[in-house]
Amino acid sequence: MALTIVTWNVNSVRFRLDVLARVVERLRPDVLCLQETKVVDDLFPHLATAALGFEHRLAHGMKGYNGVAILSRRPLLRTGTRHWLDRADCRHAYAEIADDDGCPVIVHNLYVPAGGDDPDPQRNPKFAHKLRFLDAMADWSRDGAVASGRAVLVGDLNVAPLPTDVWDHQRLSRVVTHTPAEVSRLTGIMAAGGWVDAVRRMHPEPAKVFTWWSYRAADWRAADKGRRLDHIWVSPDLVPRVRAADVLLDARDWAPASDHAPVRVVLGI
DNA sequence: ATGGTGGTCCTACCA
Repeated sequence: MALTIVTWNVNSVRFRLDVLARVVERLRPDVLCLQETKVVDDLFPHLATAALGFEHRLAHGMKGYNGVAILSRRPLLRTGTRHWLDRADCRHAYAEIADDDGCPVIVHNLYVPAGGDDPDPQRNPKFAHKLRFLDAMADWSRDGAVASGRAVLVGDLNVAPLPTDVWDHQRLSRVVTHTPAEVSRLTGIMAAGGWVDAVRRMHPEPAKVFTWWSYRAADWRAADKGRRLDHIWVSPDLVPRVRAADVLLDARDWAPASDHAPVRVVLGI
């Protein structure tokens, strides 16, 4: 069977329901992981997303900020959420997705803190918190159970690790999302768990791959000052199962547009 | 060196 997994920073799920429907129509995800849903669980649009075919849903949100959700056509066998660094932020939900053979795939959906503008952890507590968050993710990932078996980690990780993940490696190396402190931590998380970057597996360097373009550009496509902040990683067992990966660039134009484009991976399991 | 846009919810805060 094929399992299609999509991750998208939706930037308010209630505000963008029509665009969400178009994304689903184009990408046909079995599992759709959202970040920045910006809604408490009681007000999550369960009816609207069920009508798109997602009978099984896990929402983990808060008022106005953050929030993640996992929407699935297949049953969610075991689900969970977790808070990081003793904060009430809603940045992590996970679920086991049922397959046809009794070998579920566990999907972790994460939203890493953006970290503010100043890349100095002494001056900027948001950046210090982001670095601590990434350190905590490495500790978590080092636990061998995390990336064992069939595991997928997706989300807005707010780090563009490779030189060709940004429009200008030199200039962005002093800009939050591409600083050496963040890049070394992200690669540390991957190494700690054995995670493999499924998108780069299919589109290796030096191809440029971006998933985010600022709202502030007059013409995002012409300027193309993008960054790859949204990721899909797989455990070693799933590496030979990665069939395809792509970014739905068109969605960056679908009004009202999110500043992030959806990312998709197709697994043959 | 600066300001540029967008979502949430009422005044700034966050991205």
